[in-house]
Amino acid sequence: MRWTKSLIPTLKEDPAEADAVSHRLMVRAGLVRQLAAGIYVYLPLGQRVMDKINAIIREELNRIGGQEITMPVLHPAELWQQTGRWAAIGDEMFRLHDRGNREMCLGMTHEEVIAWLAAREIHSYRDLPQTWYQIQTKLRDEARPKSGVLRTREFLMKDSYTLDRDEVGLDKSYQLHKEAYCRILERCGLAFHVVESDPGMMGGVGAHEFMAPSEAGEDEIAHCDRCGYSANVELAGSHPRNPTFPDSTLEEIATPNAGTIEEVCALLKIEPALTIKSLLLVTKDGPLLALVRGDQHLHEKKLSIVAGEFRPAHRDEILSHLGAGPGSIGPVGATLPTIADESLRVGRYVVGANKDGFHLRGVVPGTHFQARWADIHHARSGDGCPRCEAVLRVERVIEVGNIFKLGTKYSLALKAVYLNEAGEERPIVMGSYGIGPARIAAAAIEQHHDQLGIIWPETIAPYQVHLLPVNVRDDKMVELAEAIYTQLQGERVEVLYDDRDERPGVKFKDADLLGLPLRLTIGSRALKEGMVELKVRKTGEELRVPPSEAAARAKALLSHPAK
RNA sequence: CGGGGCGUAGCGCAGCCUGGUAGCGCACUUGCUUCGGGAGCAAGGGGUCGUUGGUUCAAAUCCAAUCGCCCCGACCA
Repeated sequence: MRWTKSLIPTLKEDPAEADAVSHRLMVRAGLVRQLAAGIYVYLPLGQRVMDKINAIIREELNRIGGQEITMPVLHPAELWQQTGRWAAIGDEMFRLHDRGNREMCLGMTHEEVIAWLAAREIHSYRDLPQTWYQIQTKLRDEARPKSGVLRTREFLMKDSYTLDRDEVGLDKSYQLHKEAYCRILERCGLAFHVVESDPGMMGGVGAHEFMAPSEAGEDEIAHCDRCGYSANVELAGSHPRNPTFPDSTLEEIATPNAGTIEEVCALLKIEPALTIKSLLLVTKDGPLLALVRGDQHLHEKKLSIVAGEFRPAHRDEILSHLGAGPGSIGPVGATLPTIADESLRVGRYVVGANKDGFHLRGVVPGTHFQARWADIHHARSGDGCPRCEAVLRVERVIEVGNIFKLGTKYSLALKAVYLNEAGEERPIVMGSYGIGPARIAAAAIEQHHDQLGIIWPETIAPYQVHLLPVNVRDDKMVELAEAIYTQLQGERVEVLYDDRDERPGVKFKDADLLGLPLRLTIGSRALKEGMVELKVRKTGEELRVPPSEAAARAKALLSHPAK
């Protein structure tokens, strides 16, 4: 492609709204433009990247027997009412009415439509298993779109669904998808972890997420390098290192004006790990006391899995339930339901005495108070791995894909059933699998860039070669460039030909910004010796070759030449 | 939905505090020079200062409302 015939609006300066690296570079390199919060236009270069990623996704899904279909974006409300999600999902679903005032919504995902289709078209065990997928626009009225294309209100998603006779079949389909996803992300050049995740409101019996490490990510995972344990922190177990517990016996101590853990520790000259943080919460069943070690943080999601929804108690509620202010409450003598973090099973601690200005020392959980045990603390780097006790690492990640074992939730609701060999009616067992092409693109940029710009993995680069004649007013250079351009195209190498009449500096800066894998420079410097230059964007490696060999050498340097 | 910030030319910004009718850099157009890492000179084009209302002789500037965008948090099927 000739630059002069393309829309590649590069920017010299960072756009003011862009914060994340990938967002800045995608805008500066002319891949995308923002239309409104969380709504983006993909420009030609951005579109090519998406096409590359989608092609890889299609290949890998077809390889495991996936069949591509296209489902509507516009759905009748009844479908979602039948599965209960019409009511369960809140403001995040775009809802509208048609001219006949019928309720409709825009699809956030397509389990309902798949189950509807299956209910009509699948009748016999002979029809199963099936794998159906689409690459389709999804709409979600996100509370807070952010980080460029990482969290948007309208986005492309590859979603696939497996239909099986039973759990055994689902396991097999699930495993195939897991492998396909790994191949997709590897081919796209991403570093990633596969982690256990919370099925959440998808409802289901098992789930994994595919996480690409990046500062721009919204999630955190805990990972063990030794045994490979990997889980979303919402789920991750961890064994915080135990402090050395003092031999103190149970006694009440005055702690005037010391309310926070820090103040109490400063006063008593102890470390926070020797205290218990007591939090009064209010659930739909009433007050609840949650306990974590003083140096740990409560993980609200973990707690809500065992205790349901809750909110922090107000000050007057704390006073009326425990008889003391928030800085002095504790589990000893409290008559409230209590959940204590697993890490508190051993040790002796300082806790609030439920008496303003006093704490208790030498409190032994299980002896001096009773509680229900649960893992409710936030895993941190340095904690012990729950499987092998090696050191866990917590890192920020971008969720690029997820897979769920749905089971029969949707098939039961929408009567997607089949007859087995015995002629008995059985619900179809479903799986659901999503992957976000835009997130893959953004994660690739997050993971592969430098001060100057993007460094595309060859597999998803919008073009492979950046052909750059330094001065297009030099007839000899142009003649050579045109010839090499033709040759490269003949070799089926995707080439962006910067035929603009711009100063060299401008063209070089743009080349670095766009980050195509190979730059082929035609300039007087090398031309004096009858050579042209090839430069590898990733390594900075440079070599000179005769013009006649340029196209062939360029192709050879690309480890993933375009087909 | 809570907290914070910002809306002035295509992009990045100044001007606002202390009202007097808009400016800088880049980009764009034309000409000349220049040509291997974001050129120089000269001449130009482009803005209802987010919107609405109020105060005032006079509002980008002060007041109010409203809309939009960004960041932190909550939420995230």
